[in-house]
Amino acid sequence: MAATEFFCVRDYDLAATLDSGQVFRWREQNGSWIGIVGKNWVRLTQNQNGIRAETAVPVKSWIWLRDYLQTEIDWDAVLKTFPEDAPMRDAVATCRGLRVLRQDPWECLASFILSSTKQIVQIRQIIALLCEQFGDPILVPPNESPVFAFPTPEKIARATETGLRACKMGFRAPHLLAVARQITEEKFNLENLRQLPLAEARGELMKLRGVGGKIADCVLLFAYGFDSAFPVDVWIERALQQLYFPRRRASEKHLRHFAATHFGPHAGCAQQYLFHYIRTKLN
DNA sequence: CTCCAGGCGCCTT
DNA sequence: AAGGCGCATGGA
Repeated sequence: MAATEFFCVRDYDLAATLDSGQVFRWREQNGSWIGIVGKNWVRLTQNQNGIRAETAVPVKSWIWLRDYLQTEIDWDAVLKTFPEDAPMRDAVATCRGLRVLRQDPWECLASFILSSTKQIVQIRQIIALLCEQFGDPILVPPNESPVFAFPTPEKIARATETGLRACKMGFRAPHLLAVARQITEEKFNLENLRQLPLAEARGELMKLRGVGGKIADCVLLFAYGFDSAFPVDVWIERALQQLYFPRRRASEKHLRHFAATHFGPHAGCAQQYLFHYIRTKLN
């Protein structure tokens, strides 16, 4: 193995985090998790004291992985900001250690453009096909399965809609293609969003074809670290309705306002707990 | 078979 | 502003 590192961290449930629908490329193998972060093949293994990381090639610095895993965050302090109501308490008690990762904006944006009205298993499938078809091969350790980088915007921009549809993404193909071309032609800059306030960054993302409020919120939360961004999908809408407004029917607009005022400065993290809770534990 | 999925865009009221 | 509908594809 070319390089290993150990991240000492508490309150971290690696399995729940990598399997919670914020990322789509990790697979579990013999108690470890194999995935791709940037251009690196990575194997992660959790024990009592933290997370061991292995790469296929030597690495000079581990900042990229520390940033991705967000191991430096005082997670207990984040949990303390959640509202103390019954649904939130149950969700935290059940999923304690669930974290929010810090992803690459392009991969996150493209992934969630492909996510609309798809089940998570299918999103994984589409992205796997996309990476096989258009991603550069990545060096892996001996005897490990081949893997591919997430395709760059340039690579997608040069594809055809037919080629993308071959990855089973259906009507999402023209959306992904249009966005990749806008980025490649420098008509849209993902890096510029970092310095904008949340509302403005959200507005910018929503100018993109195939990107509405929900997908924008996912990208803001999972890639840019806007912790108050609160994606409302069908699961969360149902959860909020059942858990917080069981008597009366609340409109989507009302639910969004409730979410923005009720869950605090790390509302997006709270959202991830509710999402994982209802999706895995209440069914 | 039907229903629905980490939605969005566009068209009606 | 709010609600309805079509869209590709494939689990359940």
